[in-house]
Amino acid sequence: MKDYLCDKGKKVADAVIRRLPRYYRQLCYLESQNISRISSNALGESLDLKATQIRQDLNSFGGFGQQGYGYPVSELRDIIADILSINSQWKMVIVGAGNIGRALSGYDEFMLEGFQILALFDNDKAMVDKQFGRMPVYDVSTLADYIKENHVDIVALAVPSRVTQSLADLSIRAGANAIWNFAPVDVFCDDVVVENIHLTDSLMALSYNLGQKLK
Amino acid sequence: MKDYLCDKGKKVADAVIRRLPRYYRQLCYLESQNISRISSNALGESLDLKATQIRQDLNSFGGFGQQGYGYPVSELRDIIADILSINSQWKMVIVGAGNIGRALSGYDEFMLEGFQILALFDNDKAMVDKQFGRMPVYDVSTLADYIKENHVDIVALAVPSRVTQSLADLSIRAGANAIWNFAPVDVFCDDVVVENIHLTDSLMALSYNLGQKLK
DNA sequence: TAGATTGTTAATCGATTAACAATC
DNA sequence: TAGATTGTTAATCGATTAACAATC
Repeated sequence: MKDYLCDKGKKVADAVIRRLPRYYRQLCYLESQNISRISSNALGESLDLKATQIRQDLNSFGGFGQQGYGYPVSELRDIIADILSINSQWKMVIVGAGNIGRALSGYDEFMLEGFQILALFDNDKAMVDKQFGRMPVYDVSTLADYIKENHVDIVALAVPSRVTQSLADLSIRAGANAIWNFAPVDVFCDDVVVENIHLTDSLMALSYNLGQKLK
Repeated sequence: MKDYLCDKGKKVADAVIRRLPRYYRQLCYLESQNISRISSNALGESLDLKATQIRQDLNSFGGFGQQGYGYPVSELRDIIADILSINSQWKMVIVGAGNIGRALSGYDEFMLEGFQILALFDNDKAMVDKQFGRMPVYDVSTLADYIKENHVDIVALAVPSRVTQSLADLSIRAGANAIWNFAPVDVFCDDVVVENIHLTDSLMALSYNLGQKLK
């Protein structure tokens, strides 16, 4: 993969990274509408962002636009995909075959974006060896070996809070490089990527804003 | 409900609000361990935050601590719950009885926190009038009337991207005050609370960080 | 060329952190 | 009282926005 931001070397702010998927989505949409170029101004309008922020964001990786013309849609889409590493075919397993785990396993869309879900794991013997869609469910006691043997990159944890940290530790010792956590706890691991989906936190923020609105 | 931040009147920064659920979680945990007081320093250590940030955050709502002593755990927990309005028994419906929608409907934990899920809605006739757990599934054509009649506060949208905006609009016209969106699109609505769970965006940020780590 | 729009520097704004006086 | 820890002001840091020269 080409390395954007070759020379500057400065770490890009998280706030910037969080906006890239939105740019990516909008560029996919524009592409589907056969629009081949877009100005930072027009893009900003559709995303409710300042044009200058978009230019600033993109320029932390390189100059992808052209003065007087704007940005080439398909090209920029590909560049952002590359920056986000979403063409990498990351390998993922899901731990916890409860509601959330099964929902994730059925979420085929992920596969389109370069995420390959290999299997589910659970500690419930009644669940083990079942299939969800094309997805096998294995015993969680075999998780570490599976991660090692299959070079799993990402472990999605959709398990009760009290076992989340220990399963994260186990996964990392087995060689996983990222944890996608769905339990309402903070996971602490060194030198590993941790990304949280905190549904209850999100609902609480919503609740706060609702309270403010109706006050 | 008592009104914290009575006089100052300044809008509290979103970044602060997003930390409150973490404080809340940790305080619940401390309470379960029968710890009755905590200093900003100790709390900061367990959450990997600076003590001064916690004090600053809390002081945007009022002075809940005591010099030389710290903060009373149970009391502070209750205060934060109050600030977040999570004792309000908000009424919620879920639109879309697919993987995500069904997962949410089974997520009882929400109810403990003051969220009452009333029903699911779907446009698939085969789905309508089924039950998931204790949760009925209704035809989506009856959604607007249901929202009106039952004074639904929150509409969780777990439907395909292309119908998300129109269902949000419909829900708001019917009287809903908040949208909890699970589709990978930006929802635009005026004067309404919108909270997004963008699973793919989250995975993309994870992917970016993974790419950086393995580079 | 003239018009449009980028890339980039400088200014502003907001959020985090440090410092310390107040006080339990 | 002495020690601890808050509440709050001031300093720092980082992110957003404005401005404009460069250039397609």
